[in-house]
Amino acid sequence: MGVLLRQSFEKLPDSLKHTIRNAAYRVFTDEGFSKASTNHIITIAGISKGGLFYHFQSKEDLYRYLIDYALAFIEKHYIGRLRHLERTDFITRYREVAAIKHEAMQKESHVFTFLATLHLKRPQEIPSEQSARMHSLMQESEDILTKDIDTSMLREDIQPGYLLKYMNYVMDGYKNDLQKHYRSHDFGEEDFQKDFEDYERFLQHMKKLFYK
Amino acid sequence: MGVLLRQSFEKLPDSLKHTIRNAAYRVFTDEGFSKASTNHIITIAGISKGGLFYHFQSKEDLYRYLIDYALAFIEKHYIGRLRHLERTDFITRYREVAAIKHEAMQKESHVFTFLATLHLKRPQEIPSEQSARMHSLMQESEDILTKDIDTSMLREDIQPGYLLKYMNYVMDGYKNDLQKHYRSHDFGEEDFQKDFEDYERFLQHMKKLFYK
DNA sequence: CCCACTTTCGACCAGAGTGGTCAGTTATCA
DNA sequence: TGATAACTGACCACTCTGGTCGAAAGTGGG
Repeated sequence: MGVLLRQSFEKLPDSLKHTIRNAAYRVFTDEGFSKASTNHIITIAGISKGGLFYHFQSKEDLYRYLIDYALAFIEKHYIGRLRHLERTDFITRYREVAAIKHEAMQKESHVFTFLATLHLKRPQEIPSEQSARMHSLMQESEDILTKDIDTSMLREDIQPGYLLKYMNYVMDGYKNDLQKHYRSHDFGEEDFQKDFEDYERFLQHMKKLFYK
Repeated sequence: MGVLLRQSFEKLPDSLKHTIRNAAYRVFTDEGFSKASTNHIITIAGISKGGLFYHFQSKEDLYRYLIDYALAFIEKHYIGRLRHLERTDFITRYREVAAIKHEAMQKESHVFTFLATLHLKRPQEIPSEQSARMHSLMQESEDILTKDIDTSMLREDIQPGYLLKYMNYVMDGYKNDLQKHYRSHDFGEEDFQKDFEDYERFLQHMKKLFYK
């Protein structure tokens, strides 16, 4: 038995697999492993109790599958693509990374939130083999913003290592504010133009602050 | 009845009230209102089931009390003190705010994490009267870093409003990195010297980047 | 059309855990 | 000492849990 069950799951149509995974990701993300309810998952996914346990032998088996899938997905559609980026300046790099992440999140946004909360969990809730793999991927995704960056146009009165850190802080802060804004404010079409202008001005500011 | 019960709670020794509140804060913060277990709370607090319900008429009554207490505490020991700050430059202001927050968190750190998670919750879990009060306090605490700031020494090629935002991003980023560092790394005595030097250098960098 | 096989369903189970009660014990202090 | 306040934990009815299983429905080859 065991893994054999998951083979039946793999045979499902992609859209159904997607639905079930997303339901499970949502519940596990919100409640954590132990408090997450399989009943809750199946109602969100719109399948039956028996259906779920036909494909997965237990709640834990499902959980492990989700971690595996998330890591594989991130590896393939996010981290893997980051490895091929060419040497460039920080702002361009940040923008490229954001674009790749955006693309990946279009496909499976729940994977990212799931891994993000998993990353903060006490280790008890994460099988140890997967934990190591996860942390190394997380590490790699952080390094991408400091490694192989062209620093030749940065101002020279502060060491480039610090400058990159500070730029990263500012861009993250800007990004977070933007997300907060989008979450609260239901945006109309005409806002895009304004947002785009904002962003252009922001990049000009960054150059004034950090470039020669 | 009702509020009368809370009077018996107020008569308890401060240390016991503190213990009970902290236990409850922890559980409600981790699990949210509906999934939080009173059994869990009493085991952490080290009191009996009957004891809890002698002082609070229900789980919801306890929850409302905690929100009230948190808001009153923040009002008195944090926001209230921020109102008396004198006009100064951003870096000094940020440092003053951090110091006041630090003092308040020494007294009741769980209050801050509780309110922070409460702030992100869907409104269903927050009684509406308290919700408004909470959001206005949160707003006020954000405003303190932009209002009545002396901007005369800022560089002049970027409008001060933007500069303040960017400085805020950088300082928050620095603070977060520091917290992450302290959480992972068990620090010895001699690290303090190094950390202090780091911080001084960081402030120099801030002045180079944002001041004239 | 049948048949063998895979997939799906949901009623059902024993057990755990829930918020809350209350008769009884202990602490307090006049 | 006695009256009252403070506290205890066994107990309650109830909900929800992860998981099972016999039956029904789908599927595709012959």
